[in-house]
Formats: sequence, C-alpha cells, structure tokens
Amino acid sequence: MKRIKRIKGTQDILPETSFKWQYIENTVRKIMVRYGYHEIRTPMFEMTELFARGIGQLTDIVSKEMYTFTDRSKKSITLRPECTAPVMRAYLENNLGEARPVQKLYYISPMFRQENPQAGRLRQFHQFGVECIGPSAPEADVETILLGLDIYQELGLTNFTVKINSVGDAESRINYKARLKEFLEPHLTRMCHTCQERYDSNPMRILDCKNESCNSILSDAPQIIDSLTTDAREHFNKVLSLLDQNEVEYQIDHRLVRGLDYYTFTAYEFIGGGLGAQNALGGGGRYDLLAEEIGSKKQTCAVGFAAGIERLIMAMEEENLLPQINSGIDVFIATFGGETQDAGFKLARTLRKNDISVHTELMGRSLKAQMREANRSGARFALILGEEEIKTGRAALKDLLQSEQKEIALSDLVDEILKTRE
RNA sequence: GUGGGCGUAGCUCAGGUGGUAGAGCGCCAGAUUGUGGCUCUGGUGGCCGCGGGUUCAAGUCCCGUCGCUCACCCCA
Repeated sequence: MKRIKRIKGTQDILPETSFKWQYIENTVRKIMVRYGYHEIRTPMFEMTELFARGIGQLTDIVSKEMYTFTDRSKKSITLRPECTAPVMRAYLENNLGEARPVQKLYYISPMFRQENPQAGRLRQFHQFGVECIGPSAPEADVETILLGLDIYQELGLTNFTVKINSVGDAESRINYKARLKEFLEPHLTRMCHTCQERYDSNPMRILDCKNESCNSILSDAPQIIDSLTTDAREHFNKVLSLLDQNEVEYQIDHRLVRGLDYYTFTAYEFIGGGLGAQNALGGGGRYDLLAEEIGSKKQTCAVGFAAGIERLIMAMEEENLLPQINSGIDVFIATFGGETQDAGFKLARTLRKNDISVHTELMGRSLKAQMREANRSGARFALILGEEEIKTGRAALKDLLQSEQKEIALSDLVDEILKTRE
C-alpha cells in the first residue's frame, strides 16, 4: 500500500514550528488589542459568488486560482482565497454597521489558492489582517498602516519598507484610464500579450507588468496622482502628512495598483527583504466600493490590510528573530515499574492539579533511559520514585539544570518546584 | 498552465568510466546491575521515488511516470 501524502502546497506545522506560530499569533493579538480591534471568525468557505463579485471576475484570484467545487445541493462553493470579502459579508449580514458606526475587526486564519507553489507561496497559507469598517477619514487608513508597522516592529523585523500610492475614487480612475490608454496606444504593438488584453479589460493592471519591454514603455507613462479628483488628492495628502507626523518612512510607488478590483484611494504594501521572488509581506488599502459590489444598498467605507504569516516567518528566520521551542515541562517522574509506576502516575496528576507541568514514562524503560528522556524533554527536574521512596514518603529530586540532587519529602514537592519558577 | 533543478537510512548528504550501497547526525544498548547532558564501544535502520527498457550485471545508461523544489504569470 502506498503511503498517503499531503496535498501539494500544504504544510504540516510540526511542534518546533508551531511554537513559532504561537509566538507570532500572540504578538499579533497583543497589538490588535492595543489598537482596539476585535477578532472576527468567518467560515472557511463561502458562496463562490461572493468572491466573483467582491474581488472581481477579471482578477487572477478569481479567474484561475480559486478552489471551487459543487456541493451535494449543486451550490458552487469556494474555499476563501482572502478574507476581506467574507468579513464585509459578515458585517453586512449581521448589521454590524447598525450597532455602531465604526467596526474594527481582525482575523488570523488560513486562505486557499490553487497556484503552483514556490518559496513564500502555498495553496493553503495563513494571513492575519484587519478591516476598519465605517470611517472614510484618512486617519483610519493611517491607523491600519501604523498597526501593521507596530506588529513588525514588536517582532523585531527591520528589513522591510512601506510602499504607498493612491488609486483614487471612481472618477479619478475613469480620468486616469483614459489618459493611460491614450499614452499606451502607439506603443501597444511592442507590449506583451497579457498587457494587450489588459488594454481593454483593465488597463491599470498594465502598471503591474514586469515584462522588460513593457517596463521601458511604462517609465514615461502618466501617473495616477496627476489624475486624482480634488477629494482623492486631499485624502492622499492627508495620509502622507499623517505618516510624516508619525515618523513613518515610506516610498510612493506610482505603479502600485494591487491586484484586486475593490481598492479605492489608498493602496499600500509592506515589502520584506530576503524573501526570494515573493517579497510582499502584506498589502492593503481602502475599499469603499466593495460593500455595494456584494449587495449593500448604501456605500460603506472601509480600509484594511492582509499579511502573510509564512512570509513573515521567512523574514524573521532571515533575521534570526524566532524563539526556540520551550517545552515548559517542570518535572519528569521516573519510576521502576509495577507499584512505583502507578504511584508516579497518580503523583503526576496531583502535581498537574497544582499547575505543574509533568512528563511521565510511558514506555516502561530503564532508569537510565528515563533520565535521558527527562533531559531531552527539557524538564527542569527529575523525580526518582522507587519502592523505598514510596515507603518513606521521601524521594530524590534532581535539578537537571544545576545537576544537583537532594532528598525531599513528597509533601513538599509542589512548593519546591513552584519556588524555582520565580 | 509553462520552464529549470532534485528524488539513496528518521534527517543532511557521499556514491569517476555499469560489478547488486556508505558517512555524519539521530535512535537503541553497553561502559556506569537506581541517575541525563560529555566521552568511548557496539547495534538498529535502505524494494537507491515508481514502471519499463538495454545488459551476464543498473543507485549508476535510455524511455516513461509520479513527487518535491525554485522560477515565470500574479499574489500573502
């Protein structure tokens, strides 16, 4: 029989790695609380239509990367490729906007995209992200950026930059698309295939192209900043001004348009160093049009970002910022089988009820092997419990760190172990 | 979807020109008959990804296939 293997692009997160994940997740939650964000958990799958309409039919995600299947009732279901549309759906469905005008929500959860895996790209990957729903003010945009920066800083990351741009409101974009197309038209024959198609379907995405010949043409292309309406211009200026006031270093990137259809006004990315070809740690922006795309009657302003945890781990590994696993074991109880084993087993339970972490022998091995196991488990102490010890109520407690051993009354054990915690 | 690289012990990897497998680490045991880490000694462990072909003989050559990995498109 052939061994069954995991699905391409998925990962088993083993104990020494899950420890690192916990460290990151704890830090993320801590900073979220500081900024007044609350966790929201939405289902792992949604109606396909949510993403088709919310993210945009022409985006790469929807057109070729979604895990879509038909369930037994013939509904088209999709494993979520991102979480902004689901959060907005939940916000609308639960009338959170009626409860209060500002909802600040965050999530930490797996996403799914059927792409060919490579460094920093998986089919099941994990993101943390925030959605600030309600406010149209540029302060909200900046707050999300600062929040992201604080998480990276708290984790000790230094090798990264912030890129920012404005893609304007609907009117700005109509203006800009016209100017861009006018500029590109004479060069069209020299551009790559996809860009020629984008010229009609979604010209702003051409700015994303990394093809060399397209690139050289684009260096002289008009910039969207010059096509912004007064509102959009003012919004962007205020965002930049707030970033300056808060001493955030950033780069304006006129070619930053981002892949998803729902962005308006501010678009930004956190770019990491030393990550290989996939160097975006996270990205986000404002998306005032999304709510209406998925069926809301009134406009709902919102801004947020999503950040990849696998890429964050890669970046942190690069800078050696991740903690080593700490077993947290206080004591290993070594016994000699038979009655001593039963007594040790019961003692373990008593200690555990007293908030002490205990490891016991489950293989019936020799004392020597048990001591080796105790050492390997990372336990601070080993308690050696034989027949004599059970009779006298006193046992040998060995401090594995100091390599010192003393005899101790079993009744004093809890206090003795807790003492070393301080 | 496309292209490159790689599949040999639990892990990392050696194995000119074909002669049916090795190291380091790990694991187990002993030196120390009730004491870990260090040291020494010994041991366990492999349909050499899978299928076919060439050959007296294939880990090695040829064909196919699957898997992993990096990259392109794009994204986290």
